[in-house]
Amino acid sequence: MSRSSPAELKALIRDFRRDQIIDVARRLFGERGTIEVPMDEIATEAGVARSTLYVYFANRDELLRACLQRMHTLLLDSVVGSWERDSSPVERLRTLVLGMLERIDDNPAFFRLTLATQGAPSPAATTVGAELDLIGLDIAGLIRDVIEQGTHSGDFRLLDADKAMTFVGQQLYGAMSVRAGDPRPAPRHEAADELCSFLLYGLAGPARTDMHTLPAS
Amino acid sequence: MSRSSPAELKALIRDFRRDQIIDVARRLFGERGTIEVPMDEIATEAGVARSTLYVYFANRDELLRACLQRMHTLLLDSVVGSWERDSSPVERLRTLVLGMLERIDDNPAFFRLTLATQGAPSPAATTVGAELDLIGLDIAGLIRDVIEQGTHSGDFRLLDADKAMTFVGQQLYGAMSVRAGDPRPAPRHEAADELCSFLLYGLAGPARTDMHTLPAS
DNA sequence: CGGCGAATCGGACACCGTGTCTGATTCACT
DNA sequence: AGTGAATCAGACACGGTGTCCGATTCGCCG
Repeated sequence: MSRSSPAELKALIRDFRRDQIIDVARRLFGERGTIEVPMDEIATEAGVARSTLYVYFANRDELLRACLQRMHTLLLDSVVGSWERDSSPVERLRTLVLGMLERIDDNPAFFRLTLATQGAPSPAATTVGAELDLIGLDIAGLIRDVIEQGTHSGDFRLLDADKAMTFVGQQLYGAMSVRAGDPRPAPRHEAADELCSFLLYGLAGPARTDMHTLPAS
Repeated sequence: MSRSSPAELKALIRDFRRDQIIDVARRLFGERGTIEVPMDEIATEAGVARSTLYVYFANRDELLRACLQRMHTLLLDSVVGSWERDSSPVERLRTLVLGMLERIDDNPAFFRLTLATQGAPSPAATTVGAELDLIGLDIAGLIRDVIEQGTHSGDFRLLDADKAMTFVGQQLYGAMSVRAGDPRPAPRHEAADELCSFLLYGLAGPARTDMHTLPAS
C-alpha cells in the first residue's frame, strides 16, 4: 500500500480538486453565461487562488471544455443505465428522452449554455465544438439503434433510418432547447410522454386514440 | 423640396450608414462569433472610425441587437410575402418552412449565432433576448394560425393546438439549428418538402404512400 | 525535530478590448 | 467665406486574461 499510494493518491487529489472546480464553474457558467463570469470569481467560489486555476486548466476555454465533458458523461450515464433493461424500442425511446430531460433539469442553465456554445464559431468553440459533437454523435447513435430496432420489429412505420434519425434528433434538440429555457417546465415524465407520443405519431404511423374532443365539423 | 429634404435626407443618410454597419457586423459576427470580433474590426471593415460606431450604437450589445432585428424583418418578409397567396394550410406550412430555410441559407453563420445567443443568460443577452423572443413569438403565431386552420378544415388530425404548436416549433427550431451548422445542407426545396412531410405525418395522421421498400418481416 | 518538495498562494505584470471624451478635420449647404 | 453637423484620430481609464515569481503552507521522510 505504501508503493501505490504516493503517486496514485496525488492523482486522486488532483482529480478531486479538478472536479470541484468544474462543478463550481458549471454552476456559475450556467447562472450567468460563459463570458460573464470572470476567472477570479470561479477561483474564489471554488476556494482556490486564481493562479491555481491556471495550474489545472490552461485557459478559460479548456475549463469550459472540461465542463462540457462532464455533462457528456453525466448525460450518457443517465441514459445507458436504464438502457440495457429496456427491450422494446418504444421503451428505449422513452428512456432516451427521459434521460436527456433529467440531465437538463439537473442544471438547465448550463444546458442552455451548452446548446448555445454549439453555434458560436471561434477558435475557442473549435476546441469546445469537438466535445459537443461527441455528445451529439453518441446520442445520434442511440437514436439510430432505436429506429432500426423499431422498424425491424415492426413497431415503427417503414422509413429511411437516416432521415428518421435526423428528424428525431432535431425534435429532441428543439425540445431540449425549449425546456432549458422554460422557467416552469412541465413535469419530466409528462413531458417525456408527450414528446414520445409526438415522435411516435410520426414513427408509428396511424393515429392513436387519445383525444377526440372536437367535432369533425 | 428644400423644406423636407434637409431633415429627412439627414435621417435617410443616417439610416443608410446604420444599415451598412449592421450588414458588416452581421457578416463578421457570423464568420467568427460575437465575442471574437473587436469593434475596431467592424469599424474598419465598415469604413468608419471606431468612435463613429459608438455614435450609432451605444455599445456592442446594441449593435448585436440591431443585427437580430434586421434578421427579424428579413425573416418575416420572407414568409409573409408568399403567405397571403397560399390558401391551404399545407401550402402555408411549406411556405413557412421554406421561408425560414431561405433566411438560414442567406447567412447561415449568423443564424447559427442567433440561435446561440438565444441561450446565453447575461445582462447582454437580456436585451438581445427580448428581440429573439419577438421573432419566436411571430413565428409561433404563424404556426398557430396554420394549425388552427388545418384542424378546422380537416386537413390535420384533431389535436391540442398549443401542444401541436410547441412541437412544430421545436421541430423547426431543431431543423434550423442543424441546417445552420451543416456545411453542405440539402437543397432548400427538398429539405422543406422532407421537413413538411415529417411534420404532416404527425399532423395529418394516417401514413402516406411514399416508401414501401422494406418487407414487413 | 528539521528539512525537503510539491502544491498553493497572492500579487505584480503586460496585453488587449471596451467605452468615453476631446479637439481637429472634413463636407454640404447658404 | 462661413456655419454646423458629421466624422475622424487618438488618448484615456477600466476591467479581464494569462504569465510569472517569490513567499508560504503542508505532508512526509529521515
